[in-house]
Amino acid sequence: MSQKILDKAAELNYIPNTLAKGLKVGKSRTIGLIIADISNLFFGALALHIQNYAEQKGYSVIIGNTNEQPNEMENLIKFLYARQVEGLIITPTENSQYLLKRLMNNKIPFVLVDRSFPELPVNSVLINNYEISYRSTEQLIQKGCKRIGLVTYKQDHYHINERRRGCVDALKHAGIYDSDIMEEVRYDFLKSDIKKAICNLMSKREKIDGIFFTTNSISINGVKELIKNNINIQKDIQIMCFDENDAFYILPYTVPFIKQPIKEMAKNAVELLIDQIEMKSGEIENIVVEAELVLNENVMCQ
Amino acid sequence: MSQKILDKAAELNYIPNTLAKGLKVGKSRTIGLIIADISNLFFGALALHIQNYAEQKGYSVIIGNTNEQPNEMENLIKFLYARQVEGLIITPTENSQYLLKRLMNNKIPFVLVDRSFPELPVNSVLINNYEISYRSTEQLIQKGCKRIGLVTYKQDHYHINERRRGCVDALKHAGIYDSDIMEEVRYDFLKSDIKKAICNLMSKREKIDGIFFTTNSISINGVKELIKNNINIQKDIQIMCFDENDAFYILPYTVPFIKQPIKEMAKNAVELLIDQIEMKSGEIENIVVEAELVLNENVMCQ
DNA sequence: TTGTAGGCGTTATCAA
DNA sequence: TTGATAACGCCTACAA
Repeated sequence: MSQKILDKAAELNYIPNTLAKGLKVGKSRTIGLIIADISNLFFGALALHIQNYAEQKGYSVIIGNTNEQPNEMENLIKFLYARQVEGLIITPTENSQYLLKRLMNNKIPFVLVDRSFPELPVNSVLINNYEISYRSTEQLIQKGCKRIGLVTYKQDHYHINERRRGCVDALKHAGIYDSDIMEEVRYDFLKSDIKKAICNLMSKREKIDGIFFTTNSISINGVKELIKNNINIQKDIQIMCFDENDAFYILPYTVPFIKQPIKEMAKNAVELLIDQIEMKSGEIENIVVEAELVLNENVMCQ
Repeated sequence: MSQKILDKAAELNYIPNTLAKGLKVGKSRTIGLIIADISNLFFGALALHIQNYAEQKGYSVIIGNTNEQPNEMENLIKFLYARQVEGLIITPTENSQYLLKRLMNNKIPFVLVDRSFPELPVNSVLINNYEISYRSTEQLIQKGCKRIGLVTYKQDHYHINERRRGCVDALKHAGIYDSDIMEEVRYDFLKSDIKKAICNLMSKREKIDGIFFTTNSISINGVKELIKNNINIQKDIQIMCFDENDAFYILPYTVPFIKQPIKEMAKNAVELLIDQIEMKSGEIENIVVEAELVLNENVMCQ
C-alpha cells in the first residue's frame, strides 16, 4: 500500500474501529465472563487474572455477576450475546444446566471454571477437589486429630460435594467418621448458620479436635466464630481452610489452608476458550489443576 | 410495526446486534475502566462495583490494568478507544497528566476515581483524605498516644500526600510532631521497606506508641511486621489503618481503620461519567465522599 | 500497485 | 403504517 497513506494515518494517529471491523469479519474479539459472586475474593481474583490473560491475547473481557441466580445468568448471557462475544467463561450457578445446554445447541464456545456438572460434556477447568480434600484431612489426622468435624454448604454443587467426599473418605479410611459432626450451612444465612454450626460442634459430648471447612467464605466465618468463642485454634482444635486469606498470615498461630492456583486456572480457562474460538480444537477438554496444601510455618518465617 | 414481525422475532428469539447498532448510531454503550493495580483488594472491589452500576445503567465495562505504569495506561487508552468506549473511569498513575490532557483535547469524557491531580480541571470522585486522616490521628492522640509515627509511600500522589498532611497537621496541632519518625516506603519494594520502616520506628530511643499507616497495602504489611516482631498492638502500640480487611476482624484485639465508601465511590463515578456522556452536564464536578472511622469494638460484638 | 464496489446488521430518512 | 434505500467504518474481492 502507498506509504503516503500509512504515513498520513500515523500522523492523524488513526486507530481502526474495532466494532466496525468486528461487524465485517464477524468477530468481536471479546469474551464474556460470568461470575457467580463477585464479592467473593476468590472470584474477584479469578476475574481479574482472566481479564489480564485475555487482554494479552488481544481479547476484551466483559464481566458480569449472577449472584448465584440462574435467571441472572440467563439475562447476562443475552446481554453478552447481544454484544457478540465470541465465547464465554462461566462459573455456573446451581441448576443452570439448561442454560449450558442451550449454549451447546447454539454452538457458542464456553468453558466452565471452578465448578462443573460432570453429567454434561463441556469444557472445564477445575482443581482436584477430591484428592486435595482427602490429603488435607489426612494431614489433620496425622497431626493427631481423632474427632474431626466438617462445615460445608447445603447445596448441590459438584465441586463442593467432592470436597466433602474427599474429607469423609479420609475420615472413613481412618475409622473416625461420624455423620453427627458434619454440619451444613446455607449460603443465604451464612453467618448465623455458621454460628450455629460451630456451637453445635463445640457442644458435643465427645470433644471435637479438628474442623474441615470446605470453602473460603465458610473458613473465614468459621475462624471468626472460633475466635469469638475464645477457642484456641492451635491448642484446643486444629482446622483446615479453603483458600488463602490475609487474615491467616496475621494470626499469631499458623492456619493451614488449601491454596487454589488461581492464576493457573485463569490461564487455562482463557487458553482453552480461545482454542475453541479459533477452532484450534473441537475436542471437549476437562483440565484439572492441582491445589496446594499450605502448612504455613514456612510462610511466617520467610 | 406489524405484530407478525414482532411475533416472529420473539419466536426466533432475535437479539439485536449491539455492535452494528453502535456502529450506526455512533454509540457503543460501553465504558472503559482503567485500574492502577488490580491485585489490590481496594481496586478490585471498586472495579466490580463500577461494573455492577454500569450494567444497571445498560453500559458494558471493559476493565484494564496499568500496574501503575503510565505507558501501560497509554496503551490501554488506545485499546479502549479502538473499541469505541464512550467514556473512561480512571485511577490514574503517577505522571499521567499528559494523557489526561490529551483526553481533554479529544473531548473524551472521563472521571478520575480515588486519585486526582488538583492542578487539572477534571471530573473526580475522591474521599476526604485530609480530614479523615486528621480526625483519625486525633483519635490516636485521644487514646493517649504521645509519640506517633507514620508510614507512607515515597511517591507523588496527591491523595496519599493529603493523608500524610492530615496526620502531620493533627500531630503538629497537638505539639507532638517529629519528622524523625515519618517513614517512607517504595511501592516496588514494599515488604522489605516496611520491614526496615517498622524496625526503624521500634528502635528509636524515645519509644513510639502509635503508628498511622496511609494505605491498605502498607497497613496489612505493617501489621504483619508488628506481629512478627511480637509487638502487642493493643498494649505496646496503637495503630490506625487504611481500608477494611478481613484480618482486622479476626485478630483477638481490635484494629481501628478508615473505611472508604467503595460502593458510593463507584456509584458516583458511574453516574458522573454517564451524565457527561449523555451531555446532561458539561460542568466539571469534583465529588468528595466521606470515609468513615471504624473503631471496631462494636463490630466484634455484633 | 491502486481504485471501486459490495456487504456485515443496524437505524434513519423518505416515499408510497 | 409500511417498504425501500442509504449510511455507519471496515474488509474482501475483483478490476483496472
